[in-house]
Amino acid sequence: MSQAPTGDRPGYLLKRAQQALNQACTDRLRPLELSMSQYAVLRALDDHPGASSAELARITFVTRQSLRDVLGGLRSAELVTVAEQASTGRARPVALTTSGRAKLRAAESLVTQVEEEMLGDLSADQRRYLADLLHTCVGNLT
Amino acid sequence: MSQAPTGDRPGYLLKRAQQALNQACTDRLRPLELSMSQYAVLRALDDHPGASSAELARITFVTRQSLRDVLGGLRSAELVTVAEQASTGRARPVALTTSGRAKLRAAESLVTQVEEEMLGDLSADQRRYLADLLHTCVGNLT
DNA sequence: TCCTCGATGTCAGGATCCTTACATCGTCAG
DNA sequence: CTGACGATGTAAGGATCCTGACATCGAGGA
Repeated sequence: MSQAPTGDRPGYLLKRAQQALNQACTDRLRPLELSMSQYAVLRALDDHPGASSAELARITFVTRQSLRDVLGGLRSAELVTVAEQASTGRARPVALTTSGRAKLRAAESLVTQVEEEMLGDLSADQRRYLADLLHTCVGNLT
Repeated sequence: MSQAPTGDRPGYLLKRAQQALNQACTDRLRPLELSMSQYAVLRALDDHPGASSAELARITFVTRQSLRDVLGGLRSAELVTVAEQASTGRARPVALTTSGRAKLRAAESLVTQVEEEMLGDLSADQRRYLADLLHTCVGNLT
């Protein structure tokens, strides 16, 4: 039973595609002084206003500790604020600032462009199919 | 022009799928005390025997500096050796040790299992199509 | 010959992610 | 009421990745 060539294995292709997309997005976001990690948190925050640090961590699929690292940079850059008082328990709501929202809009535009480049001339059916396949893969692993 | 829901955007799905696969593999490799980064280097080395550090970096799509970090761990674990003398220029060939090859075989088996889980009951046609789509995406970004 | 240039190795520093560990707060069973 | 438990925040340390910078080596042109 021979192994498929490394370059054809699903894990390799998946990693490669994600890496290429991430690299392209990182390059485009560099002028904004925004990393992909930071962008992910801003977007999660826009989708879930007032979420706590732990909630944002779950949403972005990282640990609370990792999220804390990124949140530090976002706070320094004045893109988000963290409430002093906990709303319930120890959870303190995080909020986008005005400049955070502006930065997110600018970043969204660039990232969407890159995604469009990646999909290229794929038809709507092909795009949907790709999304379905990826969704199935995620489902099979969780 | 409204934006697609975050969870349906291609970048999100791609990142999510890669993250899920990586997480699953990381968990399976933990008993072997091998990280996915280390596994990637071992496999690259198996595909390209005697490659230099810089070559391995290109193959695995990371910088020389990143590869150096990983190589340190592999050397400590006696899974690879680096020639003392440069073969040509400053390039020193890296080689798998016997235990490195054994570790790689064990890891390959586990990773292949996870990949199979991920693909689940996808047909051969669907798998090929997924691979083609991902390959197209990579091509569109490079 | 000499010198520039590309490739390689290396170091320093920073960003992001993880594991492990601990303290605090609310809730809920006993 | 009280103590266990889950969720949250925080801290320390390590692994992996990056950028920027520098030294060295081989090759090829002035």
